[in-house]
Amino acid sequence: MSCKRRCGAQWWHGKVKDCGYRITSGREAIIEALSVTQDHLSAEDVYTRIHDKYPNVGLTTIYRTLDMLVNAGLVFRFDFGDGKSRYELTEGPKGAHHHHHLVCTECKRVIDYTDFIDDELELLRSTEKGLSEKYGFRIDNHLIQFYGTCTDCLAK
Amino acid sequence: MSCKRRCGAQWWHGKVKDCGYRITSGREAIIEALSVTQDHLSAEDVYTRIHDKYPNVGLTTIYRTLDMLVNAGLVFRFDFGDGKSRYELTEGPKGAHHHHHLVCTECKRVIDYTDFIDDELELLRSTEKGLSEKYGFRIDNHLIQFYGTCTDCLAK
DNA sequence: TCCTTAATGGAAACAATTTCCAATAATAAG
DNA sequence: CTTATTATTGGAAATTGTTTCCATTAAGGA
Repeated sequence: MSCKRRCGAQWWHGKVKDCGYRITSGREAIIEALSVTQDHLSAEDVYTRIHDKYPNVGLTTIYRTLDMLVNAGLVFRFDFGDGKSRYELTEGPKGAHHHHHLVCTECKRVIDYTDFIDDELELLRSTEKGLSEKYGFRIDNHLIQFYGTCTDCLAK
Repeated sequence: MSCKRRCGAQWWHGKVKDCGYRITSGREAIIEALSVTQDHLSAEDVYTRIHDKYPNVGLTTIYRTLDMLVNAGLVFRFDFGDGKSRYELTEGPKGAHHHHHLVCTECKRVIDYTDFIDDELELLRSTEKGLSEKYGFRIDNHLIQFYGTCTDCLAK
């Protein structure tokens, strides 16, 4: 039985197919895990979260799939300085929910913020345009993070 | 003979001492390596560059020292997605030379740009203020990177 | 339903970084 | 200057996130 039969069509199937990738139940599971959380999951986090329901999806597949999803533009990879990559969907079933990050350098806690995002995005757009013209880059993405110490760590 | 005698006082000695760290010739060498280049050095790059002149500085010391310098605020650690950390002085002997990065996701080439930096910094300052008030963070730093494909990789 | 080929899991390899520990050297104290 | 204290050190070994290998499985077009 094909995976499509089993799972039903999903919002992301088109994008994955357009890039020439197949739809599999492992990929289903991984995207599902990313879409039901606000957390910033590492590859191993994903593994842990799907392992009960999909015990036959190995860690290797998770790494491979996350790479693939980053390539396909469905997932963004972040580095918050704790030695492992963290992944987030670039958009959910309901569309984009754009945010940037505030990272505590003590406890590595990450806060997603959307405040001021409109001003930021506007500036980014114009900067992007200027940069791509000047340097001949095709710009697909940006990263903004603020680093500091969170309330809890300041209290210590 | 103390290191200070051997090396003479340097612009960064105060900061390092204020944090309770000692001045050693290894640290001298590492900061020297970072300050004479525009490149984004990895720990191993630093090792390679100082090894002729300081054959007795080991890779372990480099990792430790870079960590220490990041803590002391003299060095910033970057991740450009090639699997190793890269380091830059936050300021040189002549003071800050603030820039942001344009990263090619194909070849991992990194361009430092300073265009539009004033507008960016102004927006960042006000965002920083807003965020630190709202979330109770003390913000010490920020990161802005643009990702895309460079001219050379586009040509292929 | 069959066929081609992408996708898979698990073990092993890999690479960046960290840990351990005895030896060394920077600085404070005398 | 000399001595005592203690941070720093190099190198080997351990660790850990990630990738590679390869024989097996399964997706999806025909």
